[in-house]
Amino acid sequence: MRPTVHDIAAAAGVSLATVDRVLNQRPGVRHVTREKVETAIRDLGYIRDVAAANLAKGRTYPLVFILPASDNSFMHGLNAEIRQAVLRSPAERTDIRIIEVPAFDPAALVSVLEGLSREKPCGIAMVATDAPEVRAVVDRLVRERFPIVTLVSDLTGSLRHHYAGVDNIAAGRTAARLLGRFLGPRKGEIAVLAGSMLVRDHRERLEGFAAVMAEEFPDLAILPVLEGRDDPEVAHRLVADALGNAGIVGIYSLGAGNRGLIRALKEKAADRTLTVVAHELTAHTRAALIDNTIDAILNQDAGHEVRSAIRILKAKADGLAVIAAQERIRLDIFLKDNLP
Amino acid sequence: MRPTVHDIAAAAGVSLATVDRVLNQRPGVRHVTREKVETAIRDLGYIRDVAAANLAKGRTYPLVFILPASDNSFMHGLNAEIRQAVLRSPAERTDIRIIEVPAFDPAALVSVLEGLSREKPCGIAMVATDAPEVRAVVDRLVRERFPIVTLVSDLTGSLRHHYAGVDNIAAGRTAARLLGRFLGPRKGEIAVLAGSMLVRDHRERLEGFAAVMAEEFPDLAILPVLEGRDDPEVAHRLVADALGNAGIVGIYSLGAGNRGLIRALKEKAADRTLTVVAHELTAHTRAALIDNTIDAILNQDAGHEVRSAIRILKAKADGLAVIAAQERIRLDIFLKDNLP
DNA sequence: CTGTTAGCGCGTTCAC
DNA sequence: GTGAACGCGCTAACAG
Repeated sequence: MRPTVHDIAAAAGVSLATVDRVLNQRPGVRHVTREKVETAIRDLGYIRDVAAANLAKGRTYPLVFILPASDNSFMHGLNAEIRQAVLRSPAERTDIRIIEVPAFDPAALVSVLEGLSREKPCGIAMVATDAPEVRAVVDRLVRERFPIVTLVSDLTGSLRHHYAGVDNIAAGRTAARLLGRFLGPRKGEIAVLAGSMLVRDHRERLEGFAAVMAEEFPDLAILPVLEGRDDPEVAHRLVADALGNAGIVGIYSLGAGNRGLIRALKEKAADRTLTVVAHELTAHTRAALIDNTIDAILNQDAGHEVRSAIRILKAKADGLAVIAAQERIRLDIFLKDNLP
Repeated sequence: MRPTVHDIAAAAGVSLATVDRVLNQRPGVRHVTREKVETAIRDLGYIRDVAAANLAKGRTYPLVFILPASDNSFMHGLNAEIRQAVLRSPAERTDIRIIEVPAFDPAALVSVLEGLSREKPCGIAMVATDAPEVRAVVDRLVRERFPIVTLVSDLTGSLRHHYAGVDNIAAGRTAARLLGRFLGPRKGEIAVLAGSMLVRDHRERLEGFAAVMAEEFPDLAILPVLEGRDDPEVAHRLVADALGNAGIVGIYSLGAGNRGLIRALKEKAADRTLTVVAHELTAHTRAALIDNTIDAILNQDAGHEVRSAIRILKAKADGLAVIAAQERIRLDIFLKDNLP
């Protein structure tokens, strides 16, 4: 049987209450007493039973998820995954609230975050907009001991505890190698469709993509980036225009709004053999992969990201460790053969 | 506050003990009383607090993992992941035992399984050897209410509750498409290195591989399979011999023993541009991917498989549901750019 | 500063 | 058949 609070109380010659105070770092214990208890804990190899503690406390974990109010399949999917987590709340003792903020709007994000410091959630998960003001509030909240994880898009250089998302530079590099290898000896131009160069994850994907292209596929030239604002209509127009260029042999779509891309491809390039790599598996991209309009899809598993964020925030709230390998968000590569 | 046993006892006008008898399907309750309690449970939307129940019972989950005693990196890794899980046992209330059996030996596996029915573990995870005798014992154990999941290699047609592993047909198909697309317009022959055609996962990979090759890459011909018995020495010899054939343009290694493959490639094909796809990310395959000896690695995450098996066995033991998406074992595709 | 005591939600003796 | 009472490991009043 593993040791309990009773055992260490007996070993240290104190009462349960004192042991509890030491365990929970509460004040009101003399230095000597505290040390006695701490040695007893170490000697007996005591491990606290978190489940029992939570039962006694009636503890729940109030968590907040902050998402951009973007109207694209990926964000809808992310939202749905969080709502799934809400359904599991009773079993997981979580109490999850979703807050939507205007996309690409640092000021809005900042004001939401500031409001949060009053209502004391025990953890915050946020899709970060990469701006100095945001970094500043996040750092302040972390100093005030709020656990914060960034979701999908990171806030580099901030004090956030963790980033639950894929390595976007690696994603861009991978896209470049797939495109380059699939094209083989063909020479030509590559169009890149992004959402906005103001978002960190898109910038990083482009950076990785351009690096590998330059290093390893000098026969392929990258055209100026098309910014589709993650909007299917805008994307459609931009891609349809670009396809007027007969030298294009491949396309890398590193953001959302792929619905527009796919429509443009079917209208303007049905007779051409373009090689296309896109991000995010949705109903649209899946269908396009199956009918050979798209050649490969890079994906991040939104469900995994949400579950991971929750596990990490809970662990942080309890001061516990996580299984690092379990929290690594993989870059999924889908060809038409390994679709889920 | 969600309802507790007290609430439903009050609602049904009975005592706690009676509620408990109903909840745990124990005898000694009149039909009418049972019904009263059951309606109260449904009306109040009662959900049992598993953590509290486990606390009261002092419950632990005795689990058994049965593995082949194979001396290759993948099995070593799988073993290590289980030992990691053993370290987490106190927190997860598990009590895990690893049993090694001779590889490819149905009789040994059967006798271990039969021994298990005496010691009553609350769940069994096993790397299955695909044989009728094994299927028979597994089915018997399942009927005796032992939760059983297959790990890495499945036992199709048996009553096992779940398979924690990748879809090997999809893996083979994916390998074929990668090889075919990477080779582009090149024509030639493809060598296939397997462990043994007696193991189900290897057969399935080959099946998927051959199917896509035939359908979509008619210019590439598959040579007769080389059976390396997952042994680096044997693999080395076979591949070195095969490379005498100048028509070979690609290699698919669908089993273990890649150390030998890699050595043969460096010795005999340093000057040739072969395209190589292999399975399982290990120290050796990782290095070979980085130095361009291998072009892509297909991988299954052993840590995920082990954690998933544990979650599923625990859930089955408690009669609870799992998050299906979380338990799907992905086929990881690694290029040199997205290595973990 | 420290100890006593009464729960948290559930399972399990025992009597009745 | 049914119920009262106690304990699981831990926390939180409230005394002292």
